[in-house]
Amino acid sequence: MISSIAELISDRIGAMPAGERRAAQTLIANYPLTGLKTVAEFSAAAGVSSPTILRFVARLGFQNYPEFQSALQDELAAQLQSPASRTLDPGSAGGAVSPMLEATLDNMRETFRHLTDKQLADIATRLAERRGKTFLIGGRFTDPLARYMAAHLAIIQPDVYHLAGQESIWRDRLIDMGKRDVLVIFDIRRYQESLVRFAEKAHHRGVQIILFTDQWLSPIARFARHVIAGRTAVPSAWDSSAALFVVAETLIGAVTRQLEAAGAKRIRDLESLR
Amino acid sequence: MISSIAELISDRIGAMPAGERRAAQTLIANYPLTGLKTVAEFSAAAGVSSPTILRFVARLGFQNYPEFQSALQDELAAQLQSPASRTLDPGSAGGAVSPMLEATLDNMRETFRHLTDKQLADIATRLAERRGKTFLIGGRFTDPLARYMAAHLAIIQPDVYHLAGQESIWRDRLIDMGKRDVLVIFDIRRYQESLVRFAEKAHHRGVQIILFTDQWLSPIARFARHVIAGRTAVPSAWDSSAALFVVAETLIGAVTRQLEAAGAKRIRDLESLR
DNA sequence: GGAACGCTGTATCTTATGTTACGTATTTTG
DNA sequence: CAAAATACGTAACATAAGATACAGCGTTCC
Repeated sequence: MISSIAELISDRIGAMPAGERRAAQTLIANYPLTGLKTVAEFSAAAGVSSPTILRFVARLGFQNYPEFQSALQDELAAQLQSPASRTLDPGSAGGAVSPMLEATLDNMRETFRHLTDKQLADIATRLAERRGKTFLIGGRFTDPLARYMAAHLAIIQPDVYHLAGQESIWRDRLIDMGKRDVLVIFDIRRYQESLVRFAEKAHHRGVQIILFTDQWLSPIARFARHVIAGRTAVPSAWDSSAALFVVAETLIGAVTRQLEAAGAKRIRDLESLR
Repeated sequence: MISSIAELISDRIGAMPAGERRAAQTLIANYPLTGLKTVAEFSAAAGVSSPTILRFVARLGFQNYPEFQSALQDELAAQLQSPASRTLDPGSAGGAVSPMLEATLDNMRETFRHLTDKQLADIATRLAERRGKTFLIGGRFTDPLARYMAAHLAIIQPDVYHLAGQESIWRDRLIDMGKRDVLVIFDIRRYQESLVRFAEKAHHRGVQIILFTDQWLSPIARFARHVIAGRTAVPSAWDSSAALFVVAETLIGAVTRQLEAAGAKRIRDLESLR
């Protein structure tokens, strides 16, 4: 079974004429980067002419060069998104637990790899400055995340509201929202139409939207000021929201720290209670 | 110091107009793949027009699109050659993100190290056999976890109830509970007195209790048939429920798999809907 | 040693990609 | 609230990319 293009090449490299073989070797040497460049660059790197490169990719079974490049990109995407599980605890390799845990850990690393301190700090600042109100809402499975975040934020600052219940209920809350307010939305795949509509309306009212979504980006990203894209793929019938959960916790921590640093009276009062 | 294009973007994303910010977010979401595609594909993915993409790369300081792509490719080449640096950029260890993430990942490894496959399988079986009803409840901060689990379990099997609202409300539900039923409780430090009382009463009625708690064990452990102890310590003002969250997801997956294996009609019906 | 075959490169063509100009919409500022 | 500035998209443009035709060369097989 041939899964990668690299395998495909080494499978057929024996049956290639000299020029194409040079192309193949050049590509393998720093795979897959050379293949992502233009035909001209590829040919220059291999020291052959452009048509030879084209004949080479044709021999691999691709209709044209762009198709070949797309295949390479897809492969690269798969590689980048599921980093080789090298953290695997050798002792617990057998059971049904490990794959799930491994995937979840990978998801978190990947999620945070795409997330800079600055991004998080910006969002935290926006949440901490509280010029207006903060609203949180989530989809069918992610609403608990919204609740979790709301439960914490509501303690350290006033005017934090979780939007619950039926659509009509939170739609009516739109009337309270303005450009000084922040709306935190959780929406992962099988994006909810009702949430998208809600986000759009809020956006039109000038509300700043912070979106927690998956890597395929909810349509709400269109309206969002900040987008956090978490990885959700795990070996299960369900998607995993764990990565988003951790981001949420991180943000809660960051907001708390900022408010502490700002010397908010509420925080001092809170500490005396703890 | 700015070394990668991703950093460059998150550094300037704040000073970008909406359209370009969407482009930036789309690129970051699955970095750097979108940037390697054509302008047309990039713009389609971001939901903006081609010129916006070009303005975006111009704002990053590139003369033209090909130059931008070359930079991405160079970066990718460097990354691919030293796979070690892909896990987590050691350079960014100074920020506020890493310690939090590191601690969370450690928590999960620790939590699962003390959790055997058999334990999880037993609990999953208990949840899947559904001789009776399943109730879920949580504390102030952990109630969202109960909701999250309930949202999933309620789909794959009937008679799943999340106990919400005021204490008096769920106390009255005790009357519905018997020895065939299961009660899943989430309770971490600053254990809630009301939850303990509730657990005790349920226990006396013969209800089997599955407890999610922290490593110091809620007093409810006294009455619990199964106890899952997750690590909660992170460098933050708050405890982290992330490890428990992942255990919950793992359990959800395990229960789903067991029901599938048992050929439950509900699951087949569900699959036809997906 | 000659002829046939196949591989390779040059030059040309076509396509679609990146680029730019301009009008409209939106936001910001006084 | 008005006016200026900025941002955005449509459409036309130029260019560079991939594809193709053809001729030269080397190789191989009678």
